[in-house]
Amino acid sequence: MDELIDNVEVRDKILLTSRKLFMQNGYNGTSVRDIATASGTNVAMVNYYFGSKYNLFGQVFEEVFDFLVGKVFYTLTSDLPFFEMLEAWLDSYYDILSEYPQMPNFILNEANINPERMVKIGKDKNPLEVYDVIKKKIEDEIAKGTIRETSPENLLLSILSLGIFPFVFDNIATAVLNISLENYIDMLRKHKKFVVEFLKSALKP
Amino acid sequence: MDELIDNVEVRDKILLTSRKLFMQNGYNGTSVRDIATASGTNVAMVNYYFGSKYNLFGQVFEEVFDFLVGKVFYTLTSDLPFFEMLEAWLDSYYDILSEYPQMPNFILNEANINPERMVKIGKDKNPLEVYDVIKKKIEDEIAKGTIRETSPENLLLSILSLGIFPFVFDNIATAVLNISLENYIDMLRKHKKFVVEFLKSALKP
DNA sequence: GTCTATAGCGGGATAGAC
DNA sequence: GTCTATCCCGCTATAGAC
Repeated sequence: MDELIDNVEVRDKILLTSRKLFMQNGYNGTSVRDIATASGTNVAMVNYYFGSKYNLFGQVFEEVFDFLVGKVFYTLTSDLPFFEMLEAWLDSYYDILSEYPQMPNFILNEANINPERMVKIGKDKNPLEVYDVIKKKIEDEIAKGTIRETSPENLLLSILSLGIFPFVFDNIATAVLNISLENYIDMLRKHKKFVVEFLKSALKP
Repeated sequence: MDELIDNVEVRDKILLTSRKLFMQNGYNGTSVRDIATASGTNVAMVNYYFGSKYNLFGQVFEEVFDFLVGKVFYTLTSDLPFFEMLEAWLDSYYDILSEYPQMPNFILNEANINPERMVKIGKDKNPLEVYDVIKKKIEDEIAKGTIRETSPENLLLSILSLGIFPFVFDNIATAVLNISLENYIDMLRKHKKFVVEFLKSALKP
């Protein structure tokens, strides 16, 4: 997702820089001036290419959202056996989020401040499709007897909780435990394995 | 946590109103003018009582944080058997967060934008104490054989994930599922029971 | 396409009258 | 303690020269 920031088109420079800043400081915490300075351009360029700050943000947000959902969808539609698929799923969170730890917080928070945008994405992109694929996978496993009888909705929400929350929690965890982000991300490597085992023993028929 | 907003002292009016607005729109998304108008006072009053917007926010944030941590700590130090304690713990999240669904997002996001404040709270309040109490509880249960051998750290993070994430996720879930917040909160009542059972079967020795 | 200059508004904070 | 008026700064957006 990151490319070198030198010698790329101005438009791309602005896009990359603003993504970084928006993820760090949110929409309201990032000014067009910040973006212009950090990208080595100027405010006029930002508006020339993107029309407005709001527009630019929308583009950044959708890209980030699609990236996250797309990666997970790719894993889900693989033909791996259930628990391997589950591990690959959690792996993909780990891969993305250890590189961009602020991504979930960014998405979650902007969904909070601007729910309309979220609703709009929900209608345009129809992540329900993803939802249905997962639900079906879980129902199939129950039918096959691989995992015990459970509500697919609740299980799905639990998997998302276990997979994503540790990354949303990074700032508080590092502050409370007084460790570096790097150490925390390392911790999460082990935690991921724990979660897989945890799910396995909870789902044993 | 909410009192009637009429006939209370001006100071309290401002405090209550700003808490609501800060939780809704974050620090940068809330102006002192917004707070003044919504509380039926004026900007001069806000600065008279709190010195600055930054100060006011600090007070609001600490109150909210203490409220959340305090409730959970109260449950933890009760003498309930482990799984009942666990259920009470999750109950208290449900109680608080169904009334203030934006609270976790508020805390998480401000921890993201202003990590220094989080570090400061970490040093002042020492939530490590809470952490140690929980850790000890878990270790005791393992020693007693009530639950199987597990890493307390990983288990704790999993409990937090399962308990808090569903609330952080509310905006996205309601948008994707196209349901109201009320319906979603209702869903979470059932989900909470699911989580308790889930934990029980995952932790069976 | 690029940049400088500036319009025009809304922000936080305060002076000073009451 | 309270309120109005105002300062001054930073914001988004654009006009207009090149």
